[in-house]
Amino acid sequence: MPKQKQFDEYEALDKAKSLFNKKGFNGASMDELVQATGLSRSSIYDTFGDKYTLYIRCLQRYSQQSQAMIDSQLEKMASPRKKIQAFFDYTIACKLSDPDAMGCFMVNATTELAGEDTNIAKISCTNMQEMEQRFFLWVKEGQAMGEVNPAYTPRALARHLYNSLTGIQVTAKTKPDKSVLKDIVKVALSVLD
Amino acid sequence: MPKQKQFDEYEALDKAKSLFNKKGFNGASMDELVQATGLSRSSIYDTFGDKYTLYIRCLQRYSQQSQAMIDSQLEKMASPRKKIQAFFDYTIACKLSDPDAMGCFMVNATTELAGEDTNIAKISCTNMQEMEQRFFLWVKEGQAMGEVNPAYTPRALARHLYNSLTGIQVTAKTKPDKSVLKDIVKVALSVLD
DNA sequence: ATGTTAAGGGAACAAACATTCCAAATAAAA
DNA sequence: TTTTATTTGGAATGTTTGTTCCCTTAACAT
Repeated sequence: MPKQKQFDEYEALDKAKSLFNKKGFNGASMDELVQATGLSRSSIYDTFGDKYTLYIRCLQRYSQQSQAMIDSQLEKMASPRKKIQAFFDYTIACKLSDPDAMGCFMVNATTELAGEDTNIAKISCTNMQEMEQRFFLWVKEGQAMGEVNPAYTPRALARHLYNSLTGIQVTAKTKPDKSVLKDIVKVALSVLD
Repeated sequence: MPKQKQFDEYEALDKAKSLFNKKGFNGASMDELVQATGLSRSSIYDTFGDKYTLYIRCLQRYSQQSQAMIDSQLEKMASPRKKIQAFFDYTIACKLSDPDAMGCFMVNATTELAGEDTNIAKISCTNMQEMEQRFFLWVKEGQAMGEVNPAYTPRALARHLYNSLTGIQVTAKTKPDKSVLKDIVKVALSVLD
């Protein structure tokens, strides 16, 4: 029987993801990916096909991980309004504690490639819809409970929240400053009250 | 006396800027830049130094042009509140009419390079401060005139507006949909009322 | 006209790139 | 232990990359 794989595919994927996140698709070379993952060239090509396929898999993994992280972080929060608040607070805490300022991989992928690559555009769009749906449900619940302002539709509010979140991913890279990000969250979420 | 330049430096800069905007710094090759500008390699290197310097000059030009465009588009607007509204309306109109979905060059540059390159990070930060300052003045004026809600400081509102604008640049690339962008602007600017 | 100076086109370069290939190493089954 | 299947490391490949160099061409001052 064959020799077993000597490495964990998902561990390698996470390391590649980190490099792609930091340098972008075009900015990261296979040499660097070999170094970052600790694998050999042949192992990478055998396991993931080519650079592009590896990138796609990293991006999909990032999307899944992010959403899983959200759920695990917020499941104990009872109130939808508090969930939204906690989510934004958690996001800016992450951005401020990240010394590499890699930014959001999904945002980076979108700005770098979505205009030229249909697959990336599709992943980006799906990710947006999933995030918007989360916000939509929280807002709808919150409005039903009377803790969220009913002046706007859940859809419109969800879109605004998603957009503010996306903005924060870029703004945090431009100026990773606590008071700036806190101001943004405070005002952006004030539409809920 | 020497032969005169046979091309307009700023015209070439605009063409290079467009390519960099579409493909990014790492995604655009010198071959493509030669083709896009219509110049020869030697003319590009003679005039702009190297690829990196050319990119920086494109980015600075983009920043200047954007701000000049804002001023010229909005100078006739009397009310600060209407200026802000018109500015966002103008922005989403631009995004929707752009078939290439190139996105905002400053945002693209920031997400691609600001984490690794100090010069780009500095330009991005300066651009943010300039934009924030515009919003700040409009909000302050608007509050003084009683047409903008005084519940939040001009600084906090300006930061939120800048952040929403940045978000729109990315969201428009993910989903260039009129109703989505209109929802975002409607809710994001509602904090002014 | 003519001399001077720089622009322009394109060939040439070395380095970096993604990818392929092969021989050696290795773990499990026989 | 031997066989078998597969991973693995590194050399090799052909392309693309950014950059330089040279020679021709052309404009201006004299």
